[in-house]
Amino acid sequence: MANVRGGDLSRLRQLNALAAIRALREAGPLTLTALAERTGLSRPSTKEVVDELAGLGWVEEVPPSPGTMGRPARRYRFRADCGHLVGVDIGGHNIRAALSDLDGEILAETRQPVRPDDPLEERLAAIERAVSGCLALSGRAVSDLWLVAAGTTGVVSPEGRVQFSAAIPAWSGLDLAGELARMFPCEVLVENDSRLAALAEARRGAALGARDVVFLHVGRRMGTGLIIDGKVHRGFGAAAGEIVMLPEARWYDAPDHLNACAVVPPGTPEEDAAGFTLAAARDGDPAALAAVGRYVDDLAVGTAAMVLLLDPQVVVLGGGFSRSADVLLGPLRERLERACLRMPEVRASALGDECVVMGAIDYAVDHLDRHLFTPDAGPSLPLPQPAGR
Amino acid sequence: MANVRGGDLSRLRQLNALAAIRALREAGPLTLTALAERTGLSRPSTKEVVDELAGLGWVEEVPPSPGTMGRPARRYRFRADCGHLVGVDIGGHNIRAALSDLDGEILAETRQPVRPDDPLEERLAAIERAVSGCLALSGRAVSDLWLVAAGTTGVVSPEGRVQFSAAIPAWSGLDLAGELARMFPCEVLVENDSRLAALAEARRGAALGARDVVFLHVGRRMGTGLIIDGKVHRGFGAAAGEIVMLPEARWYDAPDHLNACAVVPPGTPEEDAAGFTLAAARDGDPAALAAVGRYVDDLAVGTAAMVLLLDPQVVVLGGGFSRSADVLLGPLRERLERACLRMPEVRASALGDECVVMGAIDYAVDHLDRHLFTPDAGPSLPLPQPAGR
DNA sequence: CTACTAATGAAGCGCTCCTTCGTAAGTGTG
DNA sequence: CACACTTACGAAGGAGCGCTTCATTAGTAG
Repeated sequence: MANVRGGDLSRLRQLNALAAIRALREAGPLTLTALAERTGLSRPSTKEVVDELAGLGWVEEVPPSPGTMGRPARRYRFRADCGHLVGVDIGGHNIRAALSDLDGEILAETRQPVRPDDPLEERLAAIERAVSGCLALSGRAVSDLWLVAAGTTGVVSPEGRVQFSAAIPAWSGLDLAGELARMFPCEVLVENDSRLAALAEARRGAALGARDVVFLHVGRRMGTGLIIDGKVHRGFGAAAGEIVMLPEARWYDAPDHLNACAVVPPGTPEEDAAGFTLAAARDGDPAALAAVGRYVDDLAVGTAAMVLLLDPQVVVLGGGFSRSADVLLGPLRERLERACLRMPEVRASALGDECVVMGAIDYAVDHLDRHLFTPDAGPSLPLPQPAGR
Repeated sequence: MANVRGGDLSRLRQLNALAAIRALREAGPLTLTALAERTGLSRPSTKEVVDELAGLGWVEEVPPSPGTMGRPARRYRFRADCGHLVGVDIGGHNIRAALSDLDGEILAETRQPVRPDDPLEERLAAIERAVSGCLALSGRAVSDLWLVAAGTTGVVSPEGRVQFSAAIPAWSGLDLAGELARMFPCEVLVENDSRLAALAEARRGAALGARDVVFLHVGRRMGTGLIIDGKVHRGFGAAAGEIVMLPEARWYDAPDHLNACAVVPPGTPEEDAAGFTLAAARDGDPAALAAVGRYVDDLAVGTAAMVLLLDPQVVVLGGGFSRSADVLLGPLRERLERACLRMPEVRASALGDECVVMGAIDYAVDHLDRHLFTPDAGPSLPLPQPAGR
C-alpha cells in the first residue's frame, strides 16, 4: 500500500490541474466547455485552472476554430514544446538520436556511423555529435532538454552501467548513465535496446494498444524485450529477456543455419551471409528455404517458451532479419500454432531501424508522465519550469 | 492515460477518508494525533474524517492505551471484520476453503476430501460444504461474504471458465465462475491455482516483499505461477505460465525420473512412487540421488528459461514435492548457477498445502484494495454497506 | 493537592468549487 | 443591414472542506 497522505485544497487544485493537462494532451486543443466536460469540473473552475496553467507556461491559447455557431470559444492546448526529450540508440554500427517534444512527437533525427571496435572515447563523442545534430536541426539548445534516454546493446544494470556487451567490446563495464550525465545537464535514463524496441512497437508500432508484448530481435545477434501490463519489464536485476543464454532454447546458434547455406557466395563476410539466404528463400530457392526452415525451427523453440510462459497478445518480429519478415512470419506462425496453447498475433516490426530511438523517446515520455503528470507519484507539478517561449 | 476526471470538495474528502483507512489498515489502531501525522491532515480534519467513517461502519473506537502521560487519546481501528472473504482451493483430492476478514486474516479453515473422478455435482457440493463449514466455524452467515475467490487446476479463461483440466476430468469446459455465482450471493473470482500459490508466497510466504516471483509447482503435475511487478500475471488469454507444454523445457515427463527409480517397491501406485525416491535420496541412496539428479536436470531447464526471461528476485519451490525441498534445492541451485545470468534466490514454499487458499484470500484482498480503497479506480467508498456490527 | 502533559472541542478564516445570471461575440435570415 | 438565434464569457453569491488558534478536560507524577 503506497501513499497514505491526504491533502488539502491546494492538493485538489493540483489534481484538477493534472486532469486538465492530461485531457489536453489526449485530445489536443479544447475549448473551455469541452475541457470542463472532460474533467468533470464546472466551466468557471476550469477557467481558473487553465489560467493558472497558462501562467506557469504549461498551456497556451490557440486561435478559435472559425465557422461555428455562436460566440467563438477560446481554445487551449498543452504546450508540448515547453520541454524536449532526446532518445539515443547506441548500436554497434550506428548511433541514432532523435529529439522530441513532451508528447513524444519527433522533431529531429540524426545518425552517426561508428564501428564496433571503435574506442570508447570515439563512440561517446559520436553520441554527443548525434545529439548536437538533433539540437541544431530543431533549433534548440542543450538547456532545453529535460531528459535523455539511451538504449544500448548488452546487459544494463539498474543503475545504468553496461554489465556486458558482446556487440561492442569497449562497452563492457562502462558507467553509461554516468558518462551521459556528464554530457548532458539533465536527467538520464539507460535501458537495454531490445526492451526499448519492444516499448516502441507497443506504443506506436505493430503492437499498438497491446499490454503484453514479446519483441523478438532477430538478426546476427538475438535478443528480446518484454512489455508486461503496458510497462517495460526489466526484472529484479535488470537482466530480463536474456533467453538467448539458454542452450535448450536453441537461439544462440540459430543464425548459423542461415550463414551456412549453399546459396551464400564463398568468401562472403559472415555479417552479410544471412542476407543472401533470406533473399534466395524469397525467390523460392529450395536450399535457402530449407535453411530458413531450420532457422525458424530453432527460433520457434525459444519463442514458444516465451509465449507459453507469458501468453502475450502480440509477438513482434524485429531486428535486422525482420526486413525478410515475409519469409519468416509464415513458418514461424506455423510452428507456434503447434506448440502454443493460445496462439498470439505474430507481426513484423512496423518501425524497423527507428525502433530503438522511438522506444527511447517513449520511455522518456513514460518517465515524465509518471513523475510529472500522475497524482501520488513524485514531486508533481509544477517542476521543471517550462520555458517562457 | 487513464483518468482525466477532476473532482470537487467531496472528492477531496473521499481521498482523505481513503488515506485514513489505508493508514489504519497498515498501522493498526491509531490515535487521532498519530493518524493526523500519517495522513498529513490537521487533527480537526482527521477527527471529522474518522467520525464520518465511524458513522459508515468502516472504523470504530477502541479503548485508549493506559499508562501514558497526559490525557489519554481516543484510538481508532479499521473494522476489518465488517466484511468477509472466502478463498477456495479446488484440487483433485481436496477442496480447501478459508474465511478471512478484510485484512486477509484467516478466521476459519476447512477441508473436504474428494476424488479426481468424482462427478461434477459432487465436487460442487463439496465446495459448498467447505464454505458452509467456514461460515459455521466463524459464526458468520453467507450474507456476510463480500467476495469469493477460487483457485482451480487447469487453464482458466478470463471469464472464469475452466478451459481444460487434466487433473479433474469432469472439470473441463465448466463455467466455474457461473456455478460459484449461483452458489454465493456476492462477487466471484476464479484463477489458476499455481498463480494464487505464487501470490500467497509473495505476500506472506517465502517470497515476502518480492515484486517479481516465479513459483514452481513441483509434484505429480508441474505448473507455474508468475508474480510480476507485485501482481498476478495472467497473460492476454489468461494462459500464462504453461511452459509445461513445451517439450524442449523437459518438464512434462520430468517426474517420470522419480517414478522409475529402483528404490520404489514394485507394485507401488504411480502417485506414491516419487515419495519413495525422494525419501531414499534424503537417506543418501545412490540410485535415488541419481534419479533426483536427472529429475532436477530437467526441472532446471524450464526454470532457467523462466529465470533468464523474467529475472525474478525469488524462485519458490512449491507443490507436493516441495516437502522434499531439502533434497531438491541444492541440486536445483547448482544447475541454475550455471545456466543463469543473474542467480535469483531459490527458496522452498513457506505455506505448503495452504498455499492456494491463502493465495485466493490474498487475491480477494487485492481485488478489494483496488476497487474500494484506491482512488481513481472503480466506485470507491462507500460501497458495500459495512454491517452495523 | 498541585503541577505538568497531552488530547479534546469549538470558533473563525481562507481556499476551491459550484450555480446562476446578465453580457458579449459570433452566424444565419428576411 | 437589422434582427433573432446560438454559444461562450465573466462576475457574484453560496456551500463544503481543511487549517489555525485557544480555552478546556482528563489523565500521571511528585
